[in-house]
Amino acid sequence: MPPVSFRAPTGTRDILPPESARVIALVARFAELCRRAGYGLVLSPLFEDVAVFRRSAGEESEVVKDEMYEFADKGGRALALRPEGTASVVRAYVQHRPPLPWKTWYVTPAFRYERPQAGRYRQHHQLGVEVLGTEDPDCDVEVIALLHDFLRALGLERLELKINSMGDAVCMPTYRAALVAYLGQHQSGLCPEHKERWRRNPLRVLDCKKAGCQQVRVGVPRLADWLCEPCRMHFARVRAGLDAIGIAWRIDDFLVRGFDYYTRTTFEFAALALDAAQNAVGGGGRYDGLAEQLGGPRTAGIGFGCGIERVLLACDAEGALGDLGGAVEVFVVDLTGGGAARDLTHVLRRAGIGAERAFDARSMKAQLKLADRSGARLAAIVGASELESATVTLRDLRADQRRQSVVARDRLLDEVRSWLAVPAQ
RNA sequence: GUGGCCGUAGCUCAGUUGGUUAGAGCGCCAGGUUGUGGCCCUGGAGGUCGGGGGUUCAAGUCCCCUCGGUCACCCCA
Repeated sequence: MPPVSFRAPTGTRDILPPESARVIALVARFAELCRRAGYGLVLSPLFEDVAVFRRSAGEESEVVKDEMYEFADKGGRALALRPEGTASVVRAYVQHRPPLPWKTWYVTPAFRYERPQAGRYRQHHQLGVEVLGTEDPDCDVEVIALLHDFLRALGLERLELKINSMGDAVCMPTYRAALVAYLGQHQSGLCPEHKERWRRNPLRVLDCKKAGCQQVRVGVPRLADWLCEPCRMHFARVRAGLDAIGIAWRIDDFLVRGFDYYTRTTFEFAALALDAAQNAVGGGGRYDGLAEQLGGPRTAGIGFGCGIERVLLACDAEGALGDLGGAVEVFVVDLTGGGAARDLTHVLRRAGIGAERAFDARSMKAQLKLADRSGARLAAIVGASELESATVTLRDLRADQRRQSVVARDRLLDEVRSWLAVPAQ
């Protein structure tokens, strides 16, 4: 075979050590926050009947129109890789009908066929929560707070929370009609793309950045003025709740998120430290009609998705989530062929102490070099004399001056523990 | 899908108006120290110059195509 060099497909990437350790740390923190708040993990298939995503995100959404990884399996079923997390969880809710409220979290890859750029991948990773079965505004507050506290717990500080309300099945259609009427009067001013599209997807015009649409937007009807009384009350209680627990927010009238299922509360956290175009690290909202759309009973719901890659970029920009300290405690240096390293690393690891070694019977110099780079605090050296006298030379690799002593091999665990108890000097 | 910029060693990059055998730093391996890492010194391994075609006596260098990367539009995490 000729030498063909393969690469990860366009828009995907490998996450290798040590970066992967940050992913573990981040997911672990999220899991802990979810546990504290009473959320349980949902693992669902990475692919679904393509209709699950079509019906939830909406036929007119960009994601469904031309970003889905669709395929037919050998049985001819029309499937798609998940482009976002919510649809699968709601489908699982409809299928299993758990007791309400159902508070869940997930971590998953998500796939969208887009042109990659800074902070945007064809496969990226999201963690998030979904709560089914309550429209209590305190639940909106709880969900937003969970995302907020998660980002803060990682050390991110330069965050902005944008919120909005999309109304419900009563007031949204009324607003939409008013918006269409307005856009109809001003269609000549719209940007070229929205001149075509404004009738089918009028809300998109609201967050269009092109000059034409921006100008048309100046006198546009505002959703806030069209909310029905229950929606206005709901939104007011969400804001009051955020105030009560000290989470700052800013209303963004034009926060129109990309999936059609949103009702009432929508929100998004922007990482201000990111100067890249893609600075939304997490966002979500309420979707009180979605379960019904997927064939279930009418059930309120709310959730968010949070992009792991973007959160990591934001952490880099703010110098957060560094120094994860994944190093082992002891590096066993074996000059007798490797048997002692095999035995001692096993003893140490069984006792809960991280232990590394070199393979292939390298020279002492090479082994100590590896020991140094491994970040281990101690080297445990076994040469011919130690082997003969059943001892080990323990050496402090962090001490500026050479500090080492010979200890009995059967006292190794005690000695290692007492050395580790004293900080390096 | 559209546009800008960029492809030379594992990584970051030099490489003159086209001109012998393509270099450096870092990293890796070995030695200097026959049992002591970090600092230093010496040596070594490692390259289809992204790929293909063309111009030329001669192409890493010029032209065309293509693939890939990157950033932006769009959209979103």
